[in-house]
Amino acid sequence: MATGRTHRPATRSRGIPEATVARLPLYLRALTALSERSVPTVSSEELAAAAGVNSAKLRKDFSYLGSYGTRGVGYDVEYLVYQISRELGLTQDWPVVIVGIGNLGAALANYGGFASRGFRVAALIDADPAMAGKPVAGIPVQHTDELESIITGNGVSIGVIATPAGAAQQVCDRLVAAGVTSILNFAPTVLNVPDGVDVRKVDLSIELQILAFHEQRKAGEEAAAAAAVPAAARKRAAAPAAGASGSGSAPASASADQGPDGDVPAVMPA
Amino acid sequence: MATGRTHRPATRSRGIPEATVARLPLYLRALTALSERSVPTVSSEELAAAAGVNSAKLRKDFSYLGSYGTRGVGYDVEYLVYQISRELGLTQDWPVVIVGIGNLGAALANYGGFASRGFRVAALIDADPAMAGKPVAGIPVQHTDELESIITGNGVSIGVIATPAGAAQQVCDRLVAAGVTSILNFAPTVLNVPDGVDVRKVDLSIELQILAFHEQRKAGEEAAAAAAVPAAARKRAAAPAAGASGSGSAPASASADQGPDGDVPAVMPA
DNA sequence: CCATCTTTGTGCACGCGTTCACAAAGACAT
DNA sequence: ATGTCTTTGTGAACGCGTGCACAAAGATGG
Repeated sequence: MATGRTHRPATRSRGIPEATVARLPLYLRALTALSERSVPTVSSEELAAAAGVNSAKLRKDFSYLGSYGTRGVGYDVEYLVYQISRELGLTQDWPVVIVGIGNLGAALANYGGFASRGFRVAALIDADPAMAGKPVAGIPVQHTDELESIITGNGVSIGVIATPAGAAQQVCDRLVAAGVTSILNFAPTVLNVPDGVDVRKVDLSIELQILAFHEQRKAGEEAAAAAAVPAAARKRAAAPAAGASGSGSAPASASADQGPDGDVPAVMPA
Repeated sequence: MATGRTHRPATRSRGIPEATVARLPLYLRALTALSERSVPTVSSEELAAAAGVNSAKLRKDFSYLGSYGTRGVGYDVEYLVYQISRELGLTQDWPVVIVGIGNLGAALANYGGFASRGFRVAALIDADPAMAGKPVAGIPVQHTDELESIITGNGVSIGVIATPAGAAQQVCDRLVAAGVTSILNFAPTVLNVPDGVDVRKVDLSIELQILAFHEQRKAGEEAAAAAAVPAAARKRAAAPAAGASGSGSAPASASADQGPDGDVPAVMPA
């Protein structure tokens, strides 16, 4: 997974727990696959396996939506697809704008999953005048100057930020001022938004660092296990030097080995 | 925020809560920015504001790492940068492979944040023979046939999957069999992995759906408020039709308005 | 050397989310 | 119609994460 939310989503929406909401898309995807295979019904056990969750959790999640199952049989696939789609608001059209058409922004614009499920790319926006008019994924890029008119003119309420970190907050402010109330942020920055605006962030760098943490821990345990059984069959492990006990010495001079940058995002709008 | 983990990361790593681990990269980013501005020390209050979290939470997080602060003063920036980097395993080099060089894969390869912080793109892999040899971000793409030799030859333990959903599980299996123990998955699929392998997923489609849910709820509340005060100043809201009470009628025929696809990812390896 | 002031580190309570385990509900066979 | 068998829906317990509030620690000034 990627990240977490900022500024909790106001009140406890309609009594549906946030954790449940986050899993609904997962169920929906699994159900859609079943639907395409014309499977009429599915048990909580089967569906849970397909979605990669616990069956009890799945049943409890569904119980928040209502009693849509039939005991002894399971859930009607088509019916459940409809109910979840409706609950998630996928039965209506959601125009979306993408700001920052660099490598990542262009990849997002080409993303097939965007068009499906009710999301429609209403416009692509970039600060680089040279980009203006150039079509990306069949949609002409528009200049940042038009941001406000695009938002209000199309009734856009969801914005995607794929700009460099430095421009993200400014873009965010303009989006919010123009009426956007939900933002998906790909820039490696913490966005400050007023109450009532939801922000979700996707941060590649953070995900990798979390993986690195666990990876290091595994290597450390492996080394510890190897230490216990002297000449064990070791695989790789360059120089974990994990043996160093808890505290140990600590050089006050650090950050000398990592790049000088400051988490530049995957885009290049200017 | 993007997604969540699959198969919890084994044991409770060294006593550091998972939630804390997920925030360490955030702190590190804020600290790095302070370091570049040559700020010597920072209080929990200031740093918490920069990272967008509660100061008490931040102090508790740091307490898991040890007592690195000075009461009445705050935390030494450089020292903390070093400690967190070390804890996250960022003081060593992590070779990474990216599998699936489509739009998204190419964008990831060009991502600056990769190279910094100890992550190094060791290889780009794609199933399309026509891609073989073509340089992307200065690195020649290699064919899937070489996957195993690349993994073992470079001692890669972290893999990034940016293939279409259909190919993800197969690629995942091969990565794991070759020795990869951490996977960052961009394909919209649930990956099944053996114990000991960490998987984190980044799913654009899920994030958007979660935003849509909250967006719809806001529109519903707005409509409810507007209903209470008859002719209120309504902004947009196309046809939320939120009024429909709880249960209400439920058409058994659904999924007629959304695209026929099944969440195609942003790549095109073949 | 003592007093004051700032800021950390943490004990404690609360709430959310997860999981177990089981009773109730309904399908299906006889 | 009755019994059996499957599967849902949920009550209850547990554990993790969060935030409050404060005591302890140390800097700073007199």
